[in-house]
Amino acid sequence: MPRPTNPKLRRAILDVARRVLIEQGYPALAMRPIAREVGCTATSIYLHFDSKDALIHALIDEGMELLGRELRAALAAGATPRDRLQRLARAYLSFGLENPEYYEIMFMLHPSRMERYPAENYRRARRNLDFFHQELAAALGPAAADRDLRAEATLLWTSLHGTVSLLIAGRIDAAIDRDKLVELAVAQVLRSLSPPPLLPESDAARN
Amino acid sequence: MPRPTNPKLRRAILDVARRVLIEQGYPALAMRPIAREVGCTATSIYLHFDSKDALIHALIDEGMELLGRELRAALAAGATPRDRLQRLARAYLSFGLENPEYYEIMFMLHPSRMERYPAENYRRARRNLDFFHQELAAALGPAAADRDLRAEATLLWTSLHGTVSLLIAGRIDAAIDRDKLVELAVAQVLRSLSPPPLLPESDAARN
DNA sequence: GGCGTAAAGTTAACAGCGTCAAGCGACCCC
DNA sequence: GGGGTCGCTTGACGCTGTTAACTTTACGCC
Repeated sequence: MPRPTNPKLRRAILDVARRVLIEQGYPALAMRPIAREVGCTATSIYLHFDSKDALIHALIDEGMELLGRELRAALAAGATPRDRLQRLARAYLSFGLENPEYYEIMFMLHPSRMERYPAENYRRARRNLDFFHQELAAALGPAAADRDLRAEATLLWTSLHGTVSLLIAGRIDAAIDRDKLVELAVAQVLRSLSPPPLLPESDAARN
Repeated sequence: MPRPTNPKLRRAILDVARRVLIEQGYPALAMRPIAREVGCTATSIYLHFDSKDALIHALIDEGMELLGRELRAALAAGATPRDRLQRLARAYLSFGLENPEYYEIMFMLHPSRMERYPAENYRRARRNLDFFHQELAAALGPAAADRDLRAEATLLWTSLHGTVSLLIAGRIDAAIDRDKLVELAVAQVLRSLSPPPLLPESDAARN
């Protein structure tokens, strides 16, 4: 909610907040330290942002746009749908690993922190996902007839997210090579193009 | 660090903490409310746990054991390695979706909260992953010769984690059917059994 | 030029957080 | 029965996000 108020201070707050986030991480993102560095008081921030969450949401929006730019660049560099899909996956993973602080507030924050995130921003953010859907559809062509590509594209995203988030969180066994895992994740995305997904019914039928 | 102190209060604290976590979620997990419900003061908790983190770690350990039990049950019910792998995936997803609060503190907590998590517990917790490795190896047999199954098993885990965590966080488009996504995630695990992973080199070579 | 008004920012406070040092009361042991 | 220790409480510190009330600044207008 951009009030009709001094926009210069708003910018300054956002700039400092971004720097604090990137340099010191999310837990260091507190109102008083930000205010101190901006050169105003903590309560002044509330003249420009409804709450701390609103400030974080502004940072999330920045991150979403940055991600969108990188995905679009990957898309533009690809020759075939299949190539583009591979580049999308790689770009998504790179974005997360190179901007872990952004990635964290964008996708790893506790739900309660996101409850107030405006629905419209949410919808816009999710549009980044459409790239996956779109290229998946293009790559599969008519072979996609009886497949739910929206769900499959979502699965591609959630799988990539799992890899990124656990790597960022430092929860992957140190013996596992990071690059190798990334390559496997990319390969897994391409694997989704192969024939119809294997049906587990023969196993499931066993009950 | 289980001090040689009144173990009854320790139990009571842990029981209340678990209930608060499950009923009110992680953000409600605060020292004073827990103490109030236990019938002691907040500082008393420090006689039994080094810190709030240590208390959370104890809950994480409980969750890890619960997960381990369910994975073992899935393993026992499976007829073939392939069937077991499918059941493992399904059990993992179910555990997360049915115990979102446990899952959150186990795998979705901010890294800084986990820094103090004892290395030994960490190692023990990761053993749950070995089930995936083990069944992947069994299912692939000699075909796995030139594949890094440790990394591949890790990828299966991270992919499942991505799906679980984003579902828990409520970040999946409402138009996507939850069960369908889960089925796709299970199918994706089984897909990792198909021939050698598709090589993206033909695309990558394009640079 | 001085006044009135509205905006912009400050001070002080509230309730809650995790945590720590000191103190109190009951029990055991010599 | 006096000393010591265990189990717990009291009170406090510094931090958090946030609000209400106050002060300062800026600007239009007569």
